[in-house]
Amino acid sequence: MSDRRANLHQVLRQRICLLDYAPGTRLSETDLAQEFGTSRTPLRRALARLEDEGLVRSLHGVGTIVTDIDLPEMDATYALREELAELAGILAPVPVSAKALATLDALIARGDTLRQGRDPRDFARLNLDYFLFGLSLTGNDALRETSERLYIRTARIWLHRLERLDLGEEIDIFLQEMHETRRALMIGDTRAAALIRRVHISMCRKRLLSGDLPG
Amino acid sequence: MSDRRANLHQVLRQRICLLDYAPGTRLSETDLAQEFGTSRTPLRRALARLEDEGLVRSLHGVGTIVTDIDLPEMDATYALREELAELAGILAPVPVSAKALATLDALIARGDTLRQGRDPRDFARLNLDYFLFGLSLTGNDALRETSERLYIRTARIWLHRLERLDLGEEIDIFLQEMHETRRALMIGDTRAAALIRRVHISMCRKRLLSGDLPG
DNA sequence: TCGCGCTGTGTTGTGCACAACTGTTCATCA
DNA sequence: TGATGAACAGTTGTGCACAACACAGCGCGA
Repeated sequence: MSDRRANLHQVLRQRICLLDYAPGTRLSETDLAQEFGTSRTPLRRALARLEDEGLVRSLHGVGTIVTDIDLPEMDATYALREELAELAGILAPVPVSAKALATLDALIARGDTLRQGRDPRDFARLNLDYFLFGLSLTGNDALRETSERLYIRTARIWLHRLERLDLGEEIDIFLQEMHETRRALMIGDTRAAALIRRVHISMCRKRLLSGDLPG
Repeated sequence: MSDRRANLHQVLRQRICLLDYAPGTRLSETDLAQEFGTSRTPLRRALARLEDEGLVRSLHGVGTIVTDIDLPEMDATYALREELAELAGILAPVPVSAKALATLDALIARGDTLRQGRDPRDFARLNLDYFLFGLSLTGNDALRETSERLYIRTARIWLHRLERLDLGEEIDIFLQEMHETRRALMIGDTRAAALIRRVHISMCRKRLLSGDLPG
């Protein structure tokens, strides 16, 4: 795929995941094409991919609409993400490298500065980068691709529900998890790092969704 | 998505998975459009989706080419599929219904007739339908979608490698697994059914890939 | 006043022509 | 003879015009 096209898709996806386009928003192909200085054709290619990812839905004669956040579906996705997180430490775990540790240190540093600014969007970006770092611990491509796909589907609700929680507290919990992960990786225990990640996702799921699920 | 468009995608995907289009085959947008009585535009939409699924790759000025089967990647995908198969019995298992048992019986019947005809393509279709039946045992949508996506990626190599094995023996093994699954479902043990499925995938992986993986 | 259909506006879907690009073939020249 | 490059055929990518469709608003009639 061309770089420009992949970029189009990524930019739109980020806007949806960062809630710049809230669920229910109608995206205009014409307007977006104009904004990106292109025609509708390549833009439609990007929207098509977003539709396959479940982030938008195109209806003939109506519009392209950002999908709603469906709580039961989000819960199911989180349940699966939990399991996949643990698998990252089991399927083809990659030996811990000095470079990986340096990357993690950089992420921790970003987390420290985050405690000052307390910007939810920055938090969301850091969360994504930390997630991608976690995926780098497995050599199983299929697992990486699958996990990322599922993450994209839950990123929105994470940010949306974050506003109901204590942002400072959430950042602290996040920092502690990164430190704990660092300790595990320092002694080369990739499996433990993956389990820490699973614990994190599980508690996130509880904090975000508890009390709002029907049944 | 329109039915016609979804259909286009499904037909092409099936052709690739059944090896009507072998890896390396160059697909002509113009020819395909003509065959389906449409223009290139909707056809390109279908090809785009196939590209996102990893079944084809479009190169500007060159063509749209059916991707090669990459053995290490297939192995990694199988490893993940194993785990997901077991998860189907753990995450939101669905109570066994009489209708589900009837469906399974119909599949077993198809397997019996397969022993006579011994057509690999029919075997492949039965394999897919049995796989989809297995997914119906979980209520977790994300798991279903993910598993199906991964299955699609391994369907080709399964059929390709099947020709090296004893087809009659493979059909017998397959029939035995379905019978075993039936016994598990008769006593309402969805979890056991999922484990049987995992065993099946694991042994399939070994039989198909053993001895050909580098390293 | 209510119901019905028409019409206007805006949206996505399709078809077509052309641009951009690649690989090949063949002629030309050192 | 080998190398080089220019022309060519064939492919995917892009832009644009129009078709197909949904919905809201309005007018008309019972």
